[in-house]
Amino acid sequence: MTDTGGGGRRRSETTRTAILAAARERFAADGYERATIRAIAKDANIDPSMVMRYYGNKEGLFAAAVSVDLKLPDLSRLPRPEVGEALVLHFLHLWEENEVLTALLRVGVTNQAGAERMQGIFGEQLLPLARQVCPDPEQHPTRAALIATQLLGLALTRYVLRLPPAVALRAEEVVAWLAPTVQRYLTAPNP
Amino acid sequence: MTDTGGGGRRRSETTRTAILAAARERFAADGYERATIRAIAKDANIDPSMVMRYYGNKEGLFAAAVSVDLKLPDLSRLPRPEVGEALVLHFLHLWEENEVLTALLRVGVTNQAGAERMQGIFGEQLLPLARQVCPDPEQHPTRAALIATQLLGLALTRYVLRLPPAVALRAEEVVAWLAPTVQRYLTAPNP
DNA sequence: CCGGTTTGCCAACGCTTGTTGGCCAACGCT
DNA sequence: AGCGTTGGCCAACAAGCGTTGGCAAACCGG
Repeated sequence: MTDTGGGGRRRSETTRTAILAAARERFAADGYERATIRAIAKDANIDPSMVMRYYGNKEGLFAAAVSVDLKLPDLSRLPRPEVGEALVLHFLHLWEENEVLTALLRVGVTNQAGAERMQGIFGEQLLPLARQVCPDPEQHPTRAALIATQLLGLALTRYVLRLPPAVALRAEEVVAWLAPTVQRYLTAPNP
Repeated sequence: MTDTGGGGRRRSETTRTAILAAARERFAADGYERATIRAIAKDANIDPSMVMRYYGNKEGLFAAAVSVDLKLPDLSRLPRPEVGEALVLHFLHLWEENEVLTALLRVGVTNQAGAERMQGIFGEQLLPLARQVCPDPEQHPTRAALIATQLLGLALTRYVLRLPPAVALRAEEVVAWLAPTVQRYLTAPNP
């Protein structure tokens, strides 16, 4: 088998990543159905058939293009009352620098596979976070879901639907308003 | 079949509404692109061409199928501290009895026209609500947007993405957790 | 310098989509 | 009864989709 080490890197790696970049952009902008392989290929300046060669089919391309690590911070090192603020701020930055999340949300809404992937990400990555803060293990899924409710709602209105007043909010305002909510979902006693 | 009564109403009214019902269901279940006119017509037991005759094109059908009145209650008659709870409860019922809202959300995420309609509905119908409670007119759009953030986030995770722990929550639990949030977005002083 | 592998494009297939126009049957009025 | 209007279906269209297979060129180890 060819090994990429040594003299010169294979050209294919270049276009492989070009395809992925174009795919992420299109999926984020248009959702699964409207993001056509032809359009993605044109953006990457190659032939549509190359996409198939490298990623098998459209689903494979989506799976390869959208792999998300939320990189959630370690909350146990923070003072208890600041965890809400830290989380909201982290998500805000994450979402603005990474169009993958928008793609995932757009696709998750109309596509079953996308929805399941979203479930996986927010289930598995948000859960340990609740584990760090809330003592009762029984409540972890509930609290993670509540946080997802607020954070995904923010992303939905601000980055996908683009409701004007939600877009107009400055980052500090968002944090000021939402941090107490997330803080409460994470640390408040069961009502 | 059911007689529409009177001196014999034109049969067209029957199929017109049958088409709308089928369209709502399909748009809610599949989103805009995957809800095909052919499938909608089959659900309504008529020919696809009839859909075109009655509604012009697919966009026209969507526009006709999805017209939403949130029927928001008059909050000014309620004791101040109960408005949050009333709102969350109202939305919960609204969403569970009316698949139009799911359709609208699904379509709004991938379709520009859908997004604009969503902007219209939540902008125009949530805004007067803030007007009833919050004194400063300058803050009304912001507060309406914040509420949309939380309520749409709930709908997204619970009814569209169907995140298991969000689905598992009982209505009373949802109200108990989310009411204080909405209450705060509505009535708390600007942070 | 040569033969096999890689990289890429082209052309086409089969299918589904929204959309159109023509034809037929039932109805309602006079 | 006769006639226009309406409700409905059928067949077809053009366009766009994901996907496939074959063929030319570039590359690279020997």
